[in-house]
Amino acid sequence: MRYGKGHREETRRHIIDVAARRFREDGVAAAGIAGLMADAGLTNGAFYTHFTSKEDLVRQALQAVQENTQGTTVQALKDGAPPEVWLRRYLSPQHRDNPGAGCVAAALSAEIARHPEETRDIFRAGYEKFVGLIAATLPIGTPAERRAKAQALYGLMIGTLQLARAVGKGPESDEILDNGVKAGLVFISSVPELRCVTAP
Amino acid sequence: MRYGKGHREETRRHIIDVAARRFREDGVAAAGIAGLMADAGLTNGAFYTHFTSKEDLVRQALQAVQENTQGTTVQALKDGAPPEVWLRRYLSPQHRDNPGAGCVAAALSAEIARHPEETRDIFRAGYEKFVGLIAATLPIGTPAERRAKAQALYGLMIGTLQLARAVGKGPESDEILDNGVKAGLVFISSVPELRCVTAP
DNA sequence: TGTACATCAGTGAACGCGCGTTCACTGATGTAC
DNA sequence: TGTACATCAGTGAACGCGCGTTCACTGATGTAC
Repeated sequence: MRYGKGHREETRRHIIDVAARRFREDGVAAAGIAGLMADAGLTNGAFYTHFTSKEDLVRQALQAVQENTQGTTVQALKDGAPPEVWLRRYLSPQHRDNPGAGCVAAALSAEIARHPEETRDIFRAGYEKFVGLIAATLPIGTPAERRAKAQALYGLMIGTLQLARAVGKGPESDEILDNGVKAGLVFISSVPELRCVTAP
Repeated sequence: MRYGKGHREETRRHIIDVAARRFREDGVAAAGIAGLMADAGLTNGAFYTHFTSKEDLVRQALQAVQENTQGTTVQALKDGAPPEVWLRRYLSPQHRDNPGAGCVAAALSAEIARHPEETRDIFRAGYEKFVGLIAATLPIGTPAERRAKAQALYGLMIGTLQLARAVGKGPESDEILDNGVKAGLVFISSVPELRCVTAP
């Protein structure tokens, strides 16, 4: 059958959407092409009319997720919301329980670290973008200090979310998220010069 | 052939050692049984005289890693070393570049979150143990405050190490590690009550 | 002390299965005449 | 206006491969007599 103008591009985007979700839910390695295509309402053969390889899809999916402002955390950062808001959104039970629509770094950073450099380059670009967004909303410090703080905050965020996910739903997991938020807020408003020497 | 007393147990431990390293280096899914057994100097058939399934090995390997005091960070924590020491060791280029001998949470937490509950239970026990060790070396705060701080610190540690690994070797990666250490030290010596309201 | 048998960790081929990838084919629509 | 052909997104079977798992077999040593 012949399809209307723009149909091809629409299909490509749909496959990428499905893949971006499944990759984050199940991991890249565990999400097979036949399964992804079936989820997208197509058969496996059509895959290679849109992508040159699975790794090509991984890269396009990474890029798409990082370009979109889909995440509520990113939305809050762009709106200039205070740290309480975007930290809470990021370290929320909703985010923990819906990795498929969540942060790609929290879901896939360990796996991406084992992918080829070209793939990691795309991840790095997204990392820089997010760190920049965080740095821009920090209340105190020089640009360099804010950037350094933002890097550490991002680490705190993805690590805390992962621990909460690995521990699973429940009071302890919620506690991990809460403590992450509190720690982030304390750290954001801290002034390095005030730091006292470690106790005896 | 017939083997000496204790040989069987020695072989089992050797397979677990090999698996614990390969799982952390390549991920659980990417480390196949035939490959693991070859690395251990055996053939695939012998695997099932030691383990009931791959998941059984995953659990035994997790447990073994978490019981051992092999890691230099854990050693420092047990020796009561100050935060500067064990934070630096954890967030070091050496740890970043040798995931096979490093923290299992930093290497596998996202993957373990997708494993059966019985496997996650073992991970959780290791998590509790490590949080307890961190809490015990914190200089200030009530036990509850120290535990909360330790949870957030652990999140900061694994998240930062993962970001440094995903970004790859290089100045930017080293910067991420450094900022993680600094953030950890600032947070450790922070007193929540001192926290000022977020700036205008 | 010498022989026959039991033990059992390890071997290596085979099982069905799903993976990423290839390719000859389909068929509805657009275009040419 | 009607017919013949070109286009091309999508189909579905097939490829070799490695996966986790099973199993009949091996063979050096321990034990029984």
